[in-house]
Amino acid sequence: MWKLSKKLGASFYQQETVALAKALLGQKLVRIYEGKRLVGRIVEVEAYHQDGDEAAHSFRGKTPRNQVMFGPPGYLYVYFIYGMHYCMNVVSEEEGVGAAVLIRGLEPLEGIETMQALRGPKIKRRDLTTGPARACKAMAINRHYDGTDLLGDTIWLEEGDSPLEAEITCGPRIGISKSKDLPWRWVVG
DNA sequence: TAAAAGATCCGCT
DNA sequence: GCGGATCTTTTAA
Repeated sequence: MWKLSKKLGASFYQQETVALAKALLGQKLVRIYEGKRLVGRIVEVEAYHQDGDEAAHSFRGKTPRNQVMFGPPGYLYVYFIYGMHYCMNVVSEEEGVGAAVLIRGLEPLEGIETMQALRGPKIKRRDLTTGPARACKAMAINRHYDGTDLLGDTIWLEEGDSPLEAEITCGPRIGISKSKDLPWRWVVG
C-alpha cells in the first residue's frame, strides 16, 4: 500500500526547470505494471530548456516528436534514441514552454524482481536502473507512454526523502554534443 | 526523397 | 575500457 507516501500534485511540476530538476532528486517514481508496483528513487537528472540550450529537443521549435514538451507540466515525454533505446522526461513549467527534466538514474526500491525480469537475468543489480534507457526498460516504458499524465494512475511521483544539499553533485551533462558546458546535471552522491 | 546525427547500452578484450 | 549495433526524426536539396 502507498498510503504512507504522498503523491505529488500538479503544482510540483509547474516550477522553473532547474528548480524542478533539483526537487526531483530523492523523489520516488511509481509505475504500475501488470498490477504490481515498481518503485525507484530518482538519483540522477538533467534539465533541458528551449532557451539557450542547443541540446534540448525543443530548441529548434515545436515538432511532432517533442510537442509534449511544449504542453502542460506533469506529463511524461518519452522518445526513442539510437534505434534501440527509450528515454523519459518530466515536462516542466507551463504550457507553451518547451522544457523538461530527463530522468537519468534510479535506485530500485520495490518490484525489483519484476525489474530484473524485464531487464534480463544476467543484468547486475547496480545496472538495473542506472542510465536513461535502463530506467525506462526496467519500468517497462515505451513510446506508448509518451504524453502520459503523471497525475493518473499508471505512472506518478511520490514524495521521498529529499537529499541534503551537500549530497547533491552538480555538473555538465553527459552524452550530448551541444551546450555541454551548462551545469544542468544533478546526482545524489 | 535522401542523408546524417543522436539526451545510449551491451558484449567482448 | 572500447567499439559496434540499429532506427527514428529532422533538415536540406
